Amino acid sequence: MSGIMGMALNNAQLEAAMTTEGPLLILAGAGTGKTRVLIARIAHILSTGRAHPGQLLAVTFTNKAAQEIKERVAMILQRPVEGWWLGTFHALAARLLRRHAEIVGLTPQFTILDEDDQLRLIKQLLQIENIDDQKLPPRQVGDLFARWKDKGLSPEHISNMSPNTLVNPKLPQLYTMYQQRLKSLNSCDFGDLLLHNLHILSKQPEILSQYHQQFRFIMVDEYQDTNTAQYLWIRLLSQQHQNICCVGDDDQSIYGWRGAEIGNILRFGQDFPTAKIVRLEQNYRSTPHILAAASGIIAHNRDRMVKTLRTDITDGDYVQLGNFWDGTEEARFVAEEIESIQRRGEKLGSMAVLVRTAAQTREFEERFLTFGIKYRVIGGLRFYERLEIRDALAYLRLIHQPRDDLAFERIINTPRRGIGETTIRALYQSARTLSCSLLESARHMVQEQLGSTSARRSLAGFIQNIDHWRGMVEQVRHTELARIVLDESGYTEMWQKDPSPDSSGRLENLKELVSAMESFENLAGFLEHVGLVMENAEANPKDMISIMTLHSAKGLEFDTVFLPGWEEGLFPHQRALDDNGQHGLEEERRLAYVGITRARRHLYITYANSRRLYGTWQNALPSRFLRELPKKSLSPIIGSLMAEKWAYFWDQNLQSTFVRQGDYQQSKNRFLLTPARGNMGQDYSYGQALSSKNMVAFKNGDKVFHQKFGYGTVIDCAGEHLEIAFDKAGTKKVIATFLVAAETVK
DNA sequence: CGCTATAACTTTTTT
DNA sequence: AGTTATAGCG
Repeated sequence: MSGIMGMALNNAQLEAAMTTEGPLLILAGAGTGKTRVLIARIAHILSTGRAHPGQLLAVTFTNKAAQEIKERVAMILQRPVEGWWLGTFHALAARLLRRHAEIVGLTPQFTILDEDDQLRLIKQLLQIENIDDQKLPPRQVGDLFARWKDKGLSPEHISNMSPNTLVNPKLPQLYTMYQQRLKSLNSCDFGDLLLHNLHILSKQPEILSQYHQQFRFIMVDEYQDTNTAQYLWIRLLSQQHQNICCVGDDDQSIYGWRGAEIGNILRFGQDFPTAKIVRLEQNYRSTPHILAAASGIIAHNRDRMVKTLRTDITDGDYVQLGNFWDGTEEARFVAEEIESIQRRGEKLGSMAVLVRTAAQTREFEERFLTFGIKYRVIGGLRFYERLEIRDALAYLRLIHQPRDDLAFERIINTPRRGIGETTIRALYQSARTLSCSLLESARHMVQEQLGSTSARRSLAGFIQNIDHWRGMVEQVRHTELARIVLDESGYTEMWQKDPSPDSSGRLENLKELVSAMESFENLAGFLEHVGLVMENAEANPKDMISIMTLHSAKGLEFDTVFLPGWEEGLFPHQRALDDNGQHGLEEERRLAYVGITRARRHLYITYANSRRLYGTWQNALPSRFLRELPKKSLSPIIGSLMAEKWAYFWDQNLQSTFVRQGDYQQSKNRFLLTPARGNMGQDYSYGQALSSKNMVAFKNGDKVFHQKFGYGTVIDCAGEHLEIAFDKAGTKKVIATFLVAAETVK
């Protein structure tokens, strides 16, 4: 216990950390120190000898979180802690499955397929079944299978399903085929890791009881984002001793689309009737206005366990709103603001731009590049998803696991070996009749002298290489092997000869891949890591601003947070509304809550009037979430170009008068309302004071841009109705609100 | 078999 | 708009 005494926990935190026996639910609001408690609890269990590390099972949401917990526990106990089961559901399930793989018909070397492999497999199945992939998109099929697996449903469960509830009556059959195919490839997809675990634990009582003996204490972080399969897994493992501790916040459940069941956390008390529930409501992260904004938004959700976040912080900035003409201007504002924040001494590393969709990152990247602001995109195109990396991995996979047909198919003609569709089709044909892998069928083809001479010669060379490399697995270090494979296969050479500008980058990445392998003991360990870690592992501690999606920002915090793109259709996202109606909306709202609560001191929320989507311009309305923000915590809006629209949207019955803080100032062709700073509790209202008269000042001869008519020149500007000679649309009278200085448009 | 021109689709979120 | 799948040609 000595270790945790120095941790300065509040009463609720202490109670949570010290409650070790029996089921415990820790309801931890954002920023209430839940990771601290989790770490304290683990340290407490270990230091009091209630268990040794091997008897601990701790599930985290990301691999990074697992790493962090490991380091911090070691820090407190002042010794490294080894041998415990700490990781994501998938990492832990994979570990367990490798031990018992034969029970579900796999070998311990099974491959973990990525999304792309899965999709290719499904496409092949649809082709075999003669199903038009326009009518039944492989993507959709894959999602459906994944959702079934999230629910813990194997093909046997599905075959009883009434076919007319499905998009296509063949889906159960396809699911069966898909699972069979995976087995013959000695492979798993992500969902299988859990699904196979459930099969093993529920069908093999002696194995289950072995784990009951082992895991005396079980902990699950981010419990609000567990799916049914994960829930069942946890329930199986904890049913005997019931020393289960779940930590979560129903208001931060944002993975419903991935099968997460918010009901798991809402139901905890019923699942474990003797459960103790501890609420953490003291927030140590954010200023009062930021908390007020978060609470104001989330209060619009129903079906939640109401928590009230408190803070002892007594001052802080208002939440800053900004409205811009388009996404480009929005990004420029953010970049300028970042520069000014930097000037007052804050580090880039303490700032983040959190977007709804990955596609939004591009605009910020471009802008930051021109401004010379160092940035990092988290979760963008992941390292292991790059073409050259996947190719290289396919070589290693095939060497490690010869039944991996998807790897074979990927590299058999990369680099070009003169093996085309005809040969591959023949290989498939014979693989099916012989019921063997593609590699075996290639061997067969060579031996039996089938197919064209040239194809046969290529195949023979390829097989010989693979065999040769496999023979080296035990002899040379895995990094050395990778170097040899990339060299001897001609893969490196292929990119060296490639004249395209990105080829040098690809060669760099290949080098990086080899050096990334250094930190793993052997090839198997490395491949396991690649299969499981879909995160960007780059932890370079450079001072850069982070750009990432709201989803990947979960669990992080920053001094300054920018939340751009608060427009209807984008946030809340149209797809969420279309697919899931009210539930979708509530999940989007929780996402907004997560975004807001990432901020410690400064929060900017912005939206644009129009945005480019699929190459065409789209007008946007301000997000409904803006209206849900408490006005008392907002400072006057920055850069509004369509203030009347905003006022109308905000509140048609606006009574109170506008209190202005700060002055208008001109800045690079744009008029700004400088943000108000300071005093708490003042009431602000918005609208009237921000009419376009104040915002836009054009004079004759100014170049302007109009969304519909394009570029033009001001020829008369008496009053608000300006006369503009448009370059293409002729001379028209236009209201100033709809114009913007041409220089601000790129 | 491999290259090029055209069509079609994309962008919700990820372990 | 930019990428990526397909058809059709050489």
